[in-house]
Amino acid sequence: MSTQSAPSGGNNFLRNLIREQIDSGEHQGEVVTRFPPEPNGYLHIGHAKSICLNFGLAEHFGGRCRLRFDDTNPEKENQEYIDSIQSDVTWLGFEWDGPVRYASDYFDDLYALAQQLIETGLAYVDEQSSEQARENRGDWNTPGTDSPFRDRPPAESLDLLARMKAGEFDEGSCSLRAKIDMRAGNMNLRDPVMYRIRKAAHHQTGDKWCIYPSYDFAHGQSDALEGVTHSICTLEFEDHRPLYEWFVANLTLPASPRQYEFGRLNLNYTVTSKRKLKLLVDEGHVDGWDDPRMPTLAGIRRRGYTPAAIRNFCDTIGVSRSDGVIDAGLLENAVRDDLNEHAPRAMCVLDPLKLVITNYPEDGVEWLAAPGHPNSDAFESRQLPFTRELWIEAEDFREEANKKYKRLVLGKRVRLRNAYVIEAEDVVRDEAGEIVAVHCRYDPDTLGDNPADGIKPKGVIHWVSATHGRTATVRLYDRLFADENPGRGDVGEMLAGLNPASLDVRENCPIEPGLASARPEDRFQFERIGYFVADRYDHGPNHPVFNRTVALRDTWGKSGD
RNA sequence: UGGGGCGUAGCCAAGUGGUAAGGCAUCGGGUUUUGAUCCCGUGUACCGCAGGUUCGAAUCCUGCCGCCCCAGCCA
Repeated sequence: MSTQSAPSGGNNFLRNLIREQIDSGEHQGEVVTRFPPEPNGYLHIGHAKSICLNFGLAEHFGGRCRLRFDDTNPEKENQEYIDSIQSDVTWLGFEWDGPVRYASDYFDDLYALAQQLIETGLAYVDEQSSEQARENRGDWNTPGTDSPFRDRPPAESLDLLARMKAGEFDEGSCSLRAKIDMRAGNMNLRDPVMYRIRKAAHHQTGDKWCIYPSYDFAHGQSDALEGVTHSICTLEFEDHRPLYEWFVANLTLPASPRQYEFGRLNLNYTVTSKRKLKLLVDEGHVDGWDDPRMPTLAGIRRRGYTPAAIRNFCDTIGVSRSDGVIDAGLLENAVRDDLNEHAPRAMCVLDPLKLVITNYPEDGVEWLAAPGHPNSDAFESRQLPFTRELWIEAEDFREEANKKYKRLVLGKRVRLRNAYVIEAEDVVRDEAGEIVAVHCRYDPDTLGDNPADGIKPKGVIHWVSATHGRTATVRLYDRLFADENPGRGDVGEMLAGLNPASLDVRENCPIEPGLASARPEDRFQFERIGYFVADRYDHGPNHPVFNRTVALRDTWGKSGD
């Protein structure tokens, strides 16, 4: 794992605002934030932005950031998600303050707060069905109408709530609602539901409850009970803020947290909707939540991305209240930057073509030293076996080519990376006329030197010994979606946008021998190809498996040849 | 047609009355045993539009346009 820490980053509206608050003594200068995922899916790259923001703000101002599961909907949540979320946050390099928390830790407190609100005449048990309630809520152009149960005596609501809790009523038969304003322009204020009946076991509280608090009632109060000062969420919760504030104002609470919103991350060529990601998994379009093509943190990790790259990425894109779409290339750039600096170099051939050095002894072997990194001597150098027969990349040879082609051409010279200069002299074909080998001669005086005639070969190609190399399975991943905006429409549109070439598995790719001893999650740059990671699960010494994280930047490929 | 937001170069994004940061992308050039990296250079941004206030406005006011979110007993 990279040890590079994310840069401190630039300013954003939240940093400025908190700075001002600290100057004016608000919250006694304290900054307490929280990352509040619902454990109903795996974390994705969008969550990384929120994580970096919440933990980053706390870190920047010497505050604290907690991890709190927003677990108020047991039917969609489970332990697997809880485990994965904790592991992802930890992997990103953040440490939450104190124990892992759950909104369900406060179910007793929340229940008492609900009773308090009933007693002050600000909440009531509504016996309308959800359908009736929906009809009476009205719409944007029609004010809602009060529930017939709206003005029932507190004692009656108190009793009914107790019986809801005791399991006396069916799901959907009644709910506890805050008494605010059925004619409010903001729909969230039209007597929002605080408790609904769900006869489902909860992953944390088991069968203790059959009524569960809604997000709006649970979230802000959990913040208050925990002493959170800055409750940061995404823009779509903006019109929940008046409700958030209404609860804080009308309840007796130990603190007055405030909500702030920022624009969620949108990345092109991908989807960041938990529902859609879950569908990709459930329908088998990918091999699980941690498929290296998934934008989940687990997937991105398996793809070979580093925590530092993700943190740098989040830092680069900034935080604001406008909703934009970030180019996926920026994320790719972030890993390239990190891996270029931290990944040792190695050689691997994806599409092997035999190269025979006719003037090299039949069983000759030389172990050539090659640097681990071209721009840093902090990397251990490696030994490469050089032999008469080598594998080179099929696309690195042409019988003839124009001047722009800088690789091996018949009658021309090229440098073998970390080794000698060779000149191609002949080609061997099979019955079908396909080239099966290239014959060449090498210049023994060119190890670390230019040819005696002073003419430097224009190109350099990579290679692996055909007799001493090992082989590996190499998985070439590309973007999961070919469609730039696969999340725009319905599920059908999303599936239509899948990239059919998102995975290209190459078996038996020659690799330099040292690569076989890589450990899972070791990262490398396969020179001239891209960055690769030994698969976290499938890689082993007897069966090396590498995943392509991202290809090298290729300015030549763009302009063609 | 209700409520809430957002609009600064191709993409992000600073900037809150004094005359437009930065990053990425792009396009040039240099170095290079990775067509990588690295280095240097490269942008006339009608600051959404139209008015107004002011000596002076991206920043204040008015009107308009465009885009996003909200009618779950989901979060």
